Formats: sequence, structure tokens, C-alpha cells
Amino acid sequence: MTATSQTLAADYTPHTIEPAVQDFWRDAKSFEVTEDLNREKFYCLSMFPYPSGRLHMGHVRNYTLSDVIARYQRMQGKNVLHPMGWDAFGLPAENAAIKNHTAPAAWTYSNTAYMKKQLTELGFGFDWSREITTCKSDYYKWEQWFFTRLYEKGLVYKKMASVNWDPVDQTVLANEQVVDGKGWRSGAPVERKEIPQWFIRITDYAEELLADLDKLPHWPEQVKTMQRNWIGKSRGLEMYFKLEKSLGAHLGFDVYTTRPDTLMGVTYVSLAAGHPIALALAQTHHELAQFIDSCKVQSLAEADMANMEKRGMDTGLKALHPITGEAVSLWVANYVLMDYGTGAVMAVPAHDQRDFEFAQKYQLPINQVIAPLDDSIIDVTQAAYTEKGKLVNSGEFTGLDFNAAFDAIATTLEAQGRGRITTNYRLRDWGVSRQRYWGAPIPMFNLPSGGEIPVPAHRLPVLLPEDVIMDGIQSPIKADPAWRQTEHNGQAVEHETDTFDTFMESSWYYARYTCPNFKDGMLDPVAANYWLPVDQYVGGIEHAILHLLYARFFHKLMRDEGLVNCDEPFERLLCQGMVNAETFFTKDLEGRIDWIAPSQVRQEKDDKGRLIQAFHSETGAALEFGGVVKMSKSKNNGVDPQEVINSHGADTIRLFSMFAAPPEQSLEWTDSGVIGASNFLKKLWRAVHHHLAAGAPGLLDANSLNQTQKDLRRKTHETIKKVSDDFGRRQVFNTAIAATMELLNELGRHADRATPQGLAVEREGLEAAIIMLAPIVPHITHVLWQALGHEHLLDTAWPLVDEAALVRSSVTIVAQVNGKLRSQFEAPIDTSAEELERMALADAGVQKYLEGVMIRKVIVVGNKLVNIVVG
RNA sequence: GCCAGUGUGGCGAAAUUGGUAGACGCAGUGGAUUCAAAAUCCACCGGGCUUACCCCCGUGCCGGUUCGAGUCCGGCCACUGGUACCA
Repeated sequence: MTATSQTLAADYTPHTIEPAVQDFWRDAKSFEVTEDLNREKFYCLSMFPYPSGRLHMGHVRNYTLSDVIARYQRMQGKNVLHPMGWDAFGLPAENAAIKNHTAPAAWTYSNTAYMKKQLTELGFGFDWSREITTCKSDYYKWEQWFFTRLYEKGLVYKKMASVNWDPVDQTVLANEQVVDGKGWRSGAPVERKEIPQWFIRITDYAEELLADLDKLPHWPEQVKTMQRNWIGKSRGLEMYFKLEKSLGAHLGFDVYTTRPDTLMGVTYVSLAAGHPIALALAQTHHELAQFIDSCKVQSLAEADMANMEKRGMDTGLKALHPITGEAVSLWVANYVLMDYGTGAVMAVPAHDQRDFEFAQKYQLPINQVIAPLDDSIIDVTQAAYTEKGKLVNSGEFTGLDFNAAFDAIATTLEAQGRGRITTNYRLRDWGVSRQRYWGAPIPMFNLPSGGEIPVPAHRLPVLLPEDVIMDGIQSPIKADPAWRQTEHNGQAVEHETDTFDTFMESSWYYARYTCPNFKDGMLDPVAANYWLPVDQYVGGIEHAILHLLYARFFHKLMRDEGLVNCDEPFERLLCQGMVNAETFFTKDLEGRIDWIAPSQVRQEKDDKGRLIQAFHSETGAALEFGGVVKMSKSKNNGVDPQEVINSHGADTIRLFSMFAAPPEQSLEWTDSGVIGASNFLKKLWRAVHHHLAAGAPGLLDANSLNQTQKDLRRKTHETIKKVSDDFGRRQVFNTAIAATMELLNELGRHADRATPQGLAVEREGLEAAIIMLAPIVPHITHVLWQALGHEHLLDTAWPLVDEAALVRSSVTIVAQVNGKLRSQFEAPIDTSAEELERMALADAGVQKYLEGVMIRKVIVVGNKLVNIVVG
């Protein structure tokens, strides 16, 4: 290797290049955009981070993806908005404040400052003039105003609802703060407590939220499916069960079922522990009261509820079957949800798995009323048969199928005034009250007489004091009578001390980015309707349901308030996978596990590269391998992006995170992969400088090229075609990078730097590679582009495919016998099927397999393969 | 539990519409270069059998559809995300 190339290799110095390019962008205000009605807009948005302290790899991946898409769209000539901000309210700030003896606000602002610096060092092209911080009052003021508008429209209401209550700390706990049914600080068993809370009527929009999923063709199907299932629309029958003997004012109760065809198999009925009849009976039934109390000592989380042991108690009362009049036993069960349907379910143990298990446990009768359509034999004493089939043992309904039975039973009950067909949703109204300090105060005045009135617009925002001391138990605003007390129209009133769910802030930030400094309203209609909807949203799949559903809901609320025109906020959605890394640990004699950071691990491999043993690089201790899992503090396998920026530069970390996996899959972090990315950038750098050192290229004349030059030029245009498709249609970048690597390999292998046309072919290929890599590695390409005598890479047009360069004269045809590859041959492009068949049969590699057998069929796929079927 | 996904070499992955399984990269092995090393370049690189070719096997497991299945269908297993107060 020559001294020149050594110098050139050393010349790629990301640590001098990258800050200089970033300064250039900053001084030129390259990413600040304004509304321009004459240009096509593109709004590219990534989910804003919670300011936890430092960026993690998940952020790097998320923002590299949106930056790549934003820069690509800009090269398509569009006016691109790519904003950034901070989802600044939330529980972790309170915890950090307690731990560090600081205030949540101070901690949050210090984090945002540091993380903003990191984002800049990664070269992300954000329009920082539009930065939003949700804990600042110029943002949450409008959220408060909007809530009072919803109140006036009757879209918010207050009701009693359950929270996790820590009886020792006397505080409300988040689900996350409940560990194995106990408070995470006090260790006391958590209880359910009913307190008044504010709700927004998302169920009023359930039908539209469901129907409009069909207007989102560019959303991942899995996300739409999850949302549909979450909304959970069902058609069923609501019917009335009379009590055999009335209980005070209670004569009976409603039951909702989606399987009225199984009605004749009902052998008992169950009420939720909070059902009015259960509560009324508990007044005089001591044992039942105890059972209901025991149901309160459990977590609120759905997963816990579903996994807990199913328990019930026979009330001793009987309910009358609405058709047969038969008296069936009435139970109270811990698995019946008060919030879904009517809080009472009919039980059909033969055809519902949960009822079946319950019936077995308490020896309740199991009556088969459904048989398989294909007459196969089932045994409902062994397992519930939950498929739809035809009715048996069902009196006048016997023999009907699901639909006929549904209609017949509904008609019968409707005629008697005991039932009606209803539509039900699994979706529940959105509870937005939180009993925490670090959130936007709910803008309500509580009246001394009870009741409440919304804070009038001219008194907004209701400011959250930032200079507070956290005691770890009580919210500072709840503890401060002076903050609570105020007056309204001369009457003493109290500020509501609950704050909003932080999903409120993240439900409309995308809209406020269009006009972050607008003073005269929540949104500037001109700016909002120019930029919205968001053309591309990028974020983690973990937000598939809650955040994305709330944001869609909020958008429709804003539309109905006249603030925006469109029906949906996010046109196209990309959900990126997690970032994983290897884990290693040691175990002491007592079985305690100590997780060792991958950077502290030395690996010993066999001659095939397989891991034999890992050692702690300092102590030399042998380590066990703990698998490849999501980067986390608890497994000590996080890699700090800052270290990678410091050691290899921003372009390398960006390239690696885009190359290692397609966007939607999980990505495994490896140090060696990072080195590979760095090597590729050095290779690119060398290739351009070797090319420049060879002299000036001629003006490309496609017709005067020799075969090698033509082949090389075809590779360039095949690559442009492939990469353009990957960027624009597929949104897959790892294969785009692989294709560009291939191009660079080919250019290096066949470079003809001795002739002007040879140099011209190489120049065309290198320039295409630089432009197509620019969105991914913007710093190095900026410098190389200038070295090639150009300016303004950011606004350079994406390369076009020269279709003429793609033309091939021949293609490789695969020859199969019975579907197995046996030979390959070259054939002129567009050879006829008959001729391909003739060529395949004449092929020596194929003929070996044709001896002594009969050709039954020949299948030909043009320009691709011939399959000879023999027998 | 329920809803949604994922599973391919030593590793990350590719195969886009049912048509050559393993592109591209990492690790590894051998070689060139070098006083030596780094860097760079070249070759090999799923498993079995074999001097080599040929051949056989191979995309989590079991079965099916098809001329042909990583891809479609049915049933399982394992892992991941969500599960309404983590964000």
C-alpha cells in the first residue's frame, strides 16, 4: 500500500468534520422552515423523548430514522418540517427529584439541555426554532383551555373510579409502583380505593376511531388490528334476569352476552364484586361482605386480574332464566369486570373456558347446548367447546346455527320485553386525573358546596409552581393550602389539585409544532392546516395502542372544535423495533447475579468464531452468557451513544443503526458491527480521494463505453433503482446500504482510471452513492460532495435512473427438475417459453436427471426458470 | 389470561408477487504486503460425505396445499411488545 493511501485513510477524521458541518447547518439555519403554499410540504415527525437524562440507543435509532426520511424527502424537492421537543411531565422526574433532593422542574430542564446537545452532535436536522417543552405554561395553557371547552360541550365528566392505594404511605400508586401486589416503597399490600376522577368521553368516538382505521392505508396492519381489538366492538344481546325473590328495590339485573346462542346452557350467573346487588346483599351477608373486601386487595392491572386465581361466592340467591324460567344460582366472582358490559355475566361452562374452570372448581353443572357443525364428537366435561356450531338440547331453538339462533333468541326476548340487541365496546372512557404533582393542573374550581366549575379562559394558565420540595409522599400542591385557595366571582373556591395524565400532552404536540409560539389560540389555523396531517410519524411499537389512539381521538376533538380540517393526524406510520445487546453475568455462592457491562467483557472464540468462554476483562473471572435482550439499566447492557460518538463519530453510529436491521425489527448492538460501519466510511473516503487523484473525468458518453464500462454503469443505475425503491416505497434502509456497498465494491474492482470515459463512469457511480448515502451519513457526504466540486448537498436532487443503462442482452435461467436446482444457463433476454424449454432439455446438467424417466410437464417462467416435472 | 408480532449459518441479516436459501456486513481461517505490527488488498467461509466433484440434509417443531414453500394453510413450542396510572 502506498504512502498516499495511508495518508488518505488517516484523513477521514469525523471529529473535525462533524462539528464543522454541524456549524455550517446552524449558521445557514438549514433546517428552519416556514409555510410556503407554493411548495409541496412534508411533515416528518418522530416521537418526542421523555427527558430522562441522557439519550439512549432507542432514541438514536428513532431519530436517525426520521432524519433519514426527512432528508430524503427534502431531496425530493419538498418543504420539510422536522421538529423536536420534550415530553417533560411524568413520574420519573418526581422520583429523581426525591432521590437527588432537587425539584422536578430543575432536573427536567437540566436534562433537556444535555440531551439537546447530544441530538445536535448526532447531526439530526431538527428545526429547533419550534422546540416544545410540555411542562412550560405556554404549552399546557392551551391544553387546559381545551379541556374547559370539552367540559362546556359535555365531553368530560367526573365519576368515582378505582386507584391503587398504599395504606401505609396514604398515597395513590401507579401500576408500575405496585410490585407483586405491594407498594414499592412501603411494601404494604395495595388496596383498591374509589375516588372521584375526571374522564373524557372517548367512547363517544369509538365508532369513528374504529371506522377511520380504514382511512390509514400507510399504517402497519398489526397496529390497526391491535387498535380494532382494543376498541373491541361487539354485537350482542342485553337481557334481563329476574331475581327469584326481590332484594330491597332490586328486582333483577341486566346481562350482556355476545353468545346468545348458548343461552339455553346457562347454569349460573355471576356478578362483579362492585355490582349494586352484591353491595346491597353484603349489608346483611357478613361472609359476602368479607369476600367483596378480599376482592379489593388486588392489583388494578388487567394482566394481574386475568392471571389471578378465579374465586367466587354463592350468594344463595337465585336468578330466573329469561326463557325457561329455571332458577339458577347467583354468584359474586372476582373475575367479572364492573367496567365492561353490565357488570354481570351469564355463565355457560360447556362453551366458555373461564366459566368451565369456575364450574369445575365449585362443582356447578355443565350443560352442552352447542355441537360441532361437522358432527364430530366432543366432551364438555373435559374442556369447554367454544367454537360456533349448531344448537342441541335447546328446546325450540335446537338445530339452529349461530346466526339463526342469535336472531330467534333475540326476537323471543324482545317480544317479551326482556332483551334487546346492542352494540358494545371494550373501550372505556379516558380517565385523565392523576394525584401527582408533576403534571398540568386540571383547570377546575371545586366549590365548597360540592360540584365544580371550569377555570375561565382569562385566568388560564393555572400555573404549576416549579420551586417545590418533594417529600416522596404528598404532592406539593396538595400539601399547600395557599396554592389551593382562590376565589371566583367573589366566592371562595379551591383549585383542583389533581393533574392531567401525561398522555394529554403527547396527544396534540404534533399540532402545536406547526405554530409553537402562537399566542392567540391553541393552534394557528393557517399554519396548522398547511402542515397537517403529519406525513410520516416514526416511533416505537410500544405506543401502538394508547398514545396513538389518544392522539387520533384528540385530533378528532380538535377538528370538531374547528381547529384543524383533516380527520386523522398521522398519514403514514413507521414503528421501529427495540435495541438489544448481549448480557453477561456472574453468580455468587448465594445465587446473586451481578450483570457485567459488555464493554468489560473479553470473549474467547474457537476457530469458527463461536464463543467458547467470556471473561471479565479486569478481574479475569469467567462469565455466563445471559442472552441478547433489550438494553436496560437492570441488565447493565446499555451502550451509551455518547461513547460511540466520541470514539467513532455520529455518521458511524447512524450508519450502524440503519444497517444492522430493518426498521421494524429489533436491532442487536455489537461493537464489531460498529467497527464495520466505520470501515465502510473510510472505504468511501478512500474511493473518492483515489478517484480525484486520478485526474479530471471526461463528459460521459454512454454510447462510446466498452463492455466493462457499460456493465459498471448498469450497476450504478441498478443500484439507483434499488435504493430509490427502498427509500421511497419500502422504507427499508439496511438493504439500501447493502446495495450501495455492492456498488462501491464493483466500482473499486473494475475502476478504469486511465481513460476520461472510465473516470466519467466512476464519477457517476460515486456521486450517486454519495447522494444516496447523504440522508444516512450527512457529515462525510457533505465534505466529499464539496471535494467533488459541488455545493448544497442538502438540496441536491435525488439521482434518476437511466432506463437505457439497465438494458441487458442476456439473463441467467435456472433449470430445475422436480423443483430442485440442477443447472443454469444463459439465454438472450425475452427468449420464448418454447425456446427456453428446448434449451433446458438440451442442457447437459439437466439431461443426467432425465434418463429413464418420463417427462410429465414443463413449467416455464419467462427470463427466470424452467422446471421439468418427471415421474 | 387476552391482543399483536418474531423465530433463517458462529453472529446481524437478504431473498419485495410462491420460483437459485444465505446478497451485504461482522467474526473466523489462509495468503499478499511489511524488519515487524497496524492498516489495506485477495481467497475461503451452513452441515454431512468426499482428495475433489457428485450427492444428501438444511429457514423453531409437527402436518398439509403446490410442478415448486423461508414465503400459503392447520396445529404446537419459545421469545418480545401492549394490557388502560411507566412513557
